[in-house]
Amino acid sequence: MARTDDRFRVTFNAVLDECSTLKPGDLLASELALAAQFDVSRTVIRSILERLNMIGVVQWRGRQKALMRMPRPGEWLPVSASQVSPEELERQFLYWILRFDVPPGTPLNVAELARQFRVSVYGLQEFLASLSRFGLVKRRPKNGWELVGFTSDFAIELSDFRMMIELNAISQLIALPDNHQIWHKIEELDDAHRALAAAIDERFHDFSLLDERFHLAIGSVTHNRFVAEFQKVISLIFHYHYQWDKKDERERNAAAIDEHLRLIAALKSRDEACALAAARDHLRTSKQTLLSSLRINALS
Amino acid sequence: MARTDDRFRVTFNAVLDECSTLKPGDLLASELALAAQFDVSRTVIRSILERLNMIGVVQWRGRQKALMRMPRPGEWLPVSASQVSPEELERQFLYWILRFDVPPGTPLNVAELARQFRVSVYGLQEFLASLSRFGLVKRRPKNGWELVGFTSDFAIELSDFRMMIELNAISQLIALPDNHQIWHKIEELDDAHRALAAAIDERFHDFSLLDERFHLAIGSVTHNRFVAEFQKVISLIFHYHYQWDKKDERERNAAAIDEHLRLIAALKSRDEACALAAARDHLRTSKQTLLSSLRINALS
DNA sequence: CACTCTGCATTTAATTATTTTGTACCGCCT
DNA sequence: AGGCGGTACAAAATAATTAAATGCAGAGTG
Repeated sequence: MARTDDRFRVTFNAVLDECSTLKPGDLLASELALAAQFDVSRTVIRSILERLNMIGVVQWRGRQKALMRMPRPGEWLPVSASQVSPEELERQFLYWILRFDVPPGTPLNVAELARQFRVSVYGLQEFLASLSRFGLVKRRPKNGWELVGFTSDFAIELSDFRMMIELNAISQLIALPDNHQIWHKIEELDDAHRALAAAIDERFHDFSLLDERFHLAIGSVTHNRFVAEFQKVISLIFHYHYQWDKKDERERNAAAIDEHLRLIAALKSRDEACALAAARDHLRTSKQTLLSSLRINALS
Repeated sequence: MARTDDRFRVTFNAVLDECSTLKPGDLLASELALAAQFDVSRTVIRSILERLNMIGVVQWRGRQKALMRMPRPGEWLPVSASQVSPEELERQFLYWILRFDVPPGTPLNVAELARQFRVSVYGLQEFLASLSRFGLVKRRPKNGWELVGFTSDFAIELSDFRMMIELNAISQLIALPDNHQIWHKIEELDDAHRALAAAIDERFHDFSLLDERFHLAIGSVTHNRFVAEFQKVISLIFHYHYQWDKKDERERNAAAIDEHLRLIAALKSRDEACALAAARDHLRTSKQTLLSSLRINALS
């Protein structure tokens, strides 16, 4: 079999559902109308009608499509497992690299990874090709793919790039008018940080998520597709590292909260120089954390 | 046939060349040695030896590989046309979009484009997937690709991103020690700009290339893979637009040279604030040029 | 006796062939 | 005349196929 007939099966079931709402003798809509309703091509609708005609649910005579009887429970077709979305694949792949600490230079076995991630070889290749723009993987001269991976060089360059993007975002943020919704978000984040700081001993694990929210909020003001694309990857990487690096986690997170609060205060007072300095300090800490967690992982 | 035997053919010819330098009776090196010499796997070497044995150039008995006679001219195998490199593909693709002013939203016919660019459908898909990270193309929900293209939004965001990268590079550049090679490059560029400015009436076409060299030199100090990746695309886009937008070309280029010289002077005097201001002005002009050329193209 | 080379087998990956899906065009019925 | 259905062709995605790479064991050689 070449292509899967997943599309056919899903739509067939949907049409059966539709038939269940009618009563025998009712006429079905035109091919075109059905195609539009279920968002498939007429070809699919026609094969469905053919099948319905064959099993006797519908009598199909030219443009006459009459429902003969209600569909029986066993007539719905089994549908294979749902597809994995590109975002899900990205998440899984980064998770795999980071979690199992796949060393740089590892040759990537496309067929095996495709099985592992439950995607087609084709889909994985496409994904790898897109990742290659970030320099995370590269095509080998003759065959296959190779993981460039989280070398410390990569981490340094990523952090530097992040700093550039984020300082820029902060400069833009400061210039926004007082009635912009970002100030409301920042108030919320301010409260959330204070709440977490107050309960740091019990809830220090929750910081990872708050950190992601905070940086995402700052990044959201730029409205730049290139920035957005990078921030997705960057936040994933930093987020995962925060989660796994358990060394001094409570102290690290407490310190990071203070850094965030300092930045928030500077933002609220519209003091650009002070905000940039605070952000620079925080991102520098963040970079060091990432680097040291790489070193720890490399040794273990 | 599934895979092409291009690799086999190229190596076979290389081995024939090698044989031509020997004389009948000489023994060939071991499979492993040959494989290493021609940088292919032993499998390929073994099929080559098999063929050489068959046509009687070599007598192959176990590990005894004796040259029986010199190869005849007709025995070299024809090799199919050379492959297109990814860089070449990128250049061709952007050229195609920009040159023919392909409108945003155009569905991309993969089969046809692959023919046009002389690459396999597969290779083109891979390339499109990598471009999708830049938001220049996107995958359609069900089938195929769509060109997002150079909308003015895209141009604005690209210019903004470029400004961010380049201002950052300039800040870093200023901080470099006097013995860094960049200062030598800048001296050269300074001279080149003055020479061009002196002969602007005849040579204003040459500016496009000089502009690319200039921005590349500035970008080169960052040593950041993400920056490098973007600069490749950015410089291609701006470069092509400079080439095609013929409106007021002489005046535009003359003005741009002045802007460059102002920036160069600021760099040489290590005046960061002044350099950043000059760069900001220049990049703003550049953005306007890009935008207006889009508008002109859209109308024509 | 150790080391290298070869033969065989397994694994991997690129391309083609095949099947499914999408779309346009043409003719027919209402 | 206008919309609907039939047919035909194009394109996209996967499975199959085949080339190339690699691993391993045993033979041969210095």
